[in-house]
Amino acid sequence: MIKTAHGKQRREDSLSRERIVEAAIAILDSSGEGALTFKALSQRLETGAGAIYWHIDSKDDLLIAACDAIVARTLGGLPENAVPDAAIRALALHMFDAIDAHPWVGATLARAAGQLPTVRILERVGQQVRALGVPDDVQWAAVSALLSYILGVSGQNAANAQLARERNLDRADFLGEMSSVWSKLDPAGYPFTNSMAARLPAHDDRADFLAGIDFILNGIARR
Amino acid sequence: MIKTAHGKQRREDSLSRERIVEAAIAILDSSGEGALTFKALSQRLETGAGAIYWHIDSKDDLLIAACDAIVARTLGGLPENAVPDAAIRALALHMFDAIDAHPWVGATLARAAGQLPTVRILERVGQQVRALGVPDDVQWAAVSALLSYILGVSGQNAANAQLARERNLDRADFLGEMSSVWSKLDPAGYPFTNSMAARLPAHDDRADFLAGIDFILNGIARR
DNA sequence: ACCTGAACACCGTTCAAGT
DNA sequence: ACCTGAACACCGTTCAAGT
Repeated sequence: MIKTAHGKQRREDSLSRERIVEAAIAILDSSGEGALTFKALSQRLETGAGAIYWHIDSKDDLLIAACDAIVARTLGGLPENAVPDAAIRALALHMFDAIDAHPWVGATLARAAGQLPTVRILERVGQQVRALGVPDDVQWAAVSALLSYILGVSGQNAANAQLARERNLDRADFLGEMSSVWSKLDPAGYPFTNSMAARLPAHDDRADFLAGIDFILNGIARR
Repeated sequence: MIKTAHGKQRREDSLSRERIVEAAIAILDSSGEGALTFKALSQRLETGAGAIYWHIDSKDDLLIAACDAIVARTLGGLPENAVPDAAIRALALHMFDAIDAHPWVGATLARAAGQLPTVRILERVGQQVRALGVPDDVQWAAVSALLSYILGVSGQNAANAQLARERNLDRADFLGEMSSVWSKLDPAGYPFTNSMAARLPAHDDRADFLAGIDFILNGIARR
């Protein structure tokens, strides 16, 4: 499986793009985005920083590769032949859960426009939108609306998780703090935000996310 | 207007949070996110790096303040009393255009969950959704769907602009390159992306964005 | 072909010292 | 209260030199 360009078998523990990506994922998952440095990476891989550059182009390249690995796995774990409507919902929920488990994926995805991981999602959504019978001339609009929504929620969740991590708060404490900030906003200028503050800590991100998917699917159907 | 804590008038050209934010916006607009450093900032303001820290907490603080200034201006320029439906579309388009003009705003917004600039948008959207007559129990879902979508598109546009800038390409060249990458993907694995490649360079981001808003608005109405 | 690790050119942030 | 600028503790990336 692991071969050099001239076909020789490598030492079991030699460096490879995959091993680097796996190590990066491990660091990102356990310690967050800020912890992924070439120092931490080369220590974990017991090598020099320069060695890593033989296999990857840059830190951005690595981040996108790590993100892509998670996205590929997530999409791979999807049930194959469902009704298109259900398939889109399942895809969206799988992505939501993956980003919940790996917040850095959300952050990376939100700024990886047109790159491999987003193309994977685009493709899946596109196939299902076609299966839905959406005519040619609105397919792109339908697909990009769904994709933008999914990536938007990804980014927001990642930002929340990142902020919570920085302040060493769990989700409940973090939403509690945000709720208290919102409730202190001037009610004249922020009536809506103000009135929503109390509901913030109890709300179900996942259910809200799915509700948004349903709005879009309904909107596409109604077109 | 500009006073010290003990009420004395400051020199006209003395430092202030606003002057720093304006300088940051100027740098971000003319040279992009990567160009905003404390070195560039203190050179432009003819001061030391440390002086800036008297007025701002951190680079993140500054970035969010700069973003908020643009968002506040953008929302301020909105026509006041339109039909809720039209008001939401106008708000969305104004935001789209602002992010198109200041791509760094898109990037900052996408990771500023719950912070002042996103709350401003949340509030505006919330007020219009209420005016739309959406019942209490779905207001939050409706508002957060619209907000997530707007922020998602923001992030994607910012990412595109950033990538194009890095490679010194204009929009047309950039989309052309992306289109050619997409068209070279394996047609067996990526039939949808493949077939959309040709349409990519000619498509209208702004129209697609608005189509997405309409899907969501239709979906909310149909609920 | 692949790896080493020192060197380079940066960063954001802090802080003793000034006014 | 506000500003200075040197110092600190990092970064990602490169590259001559090794195997």
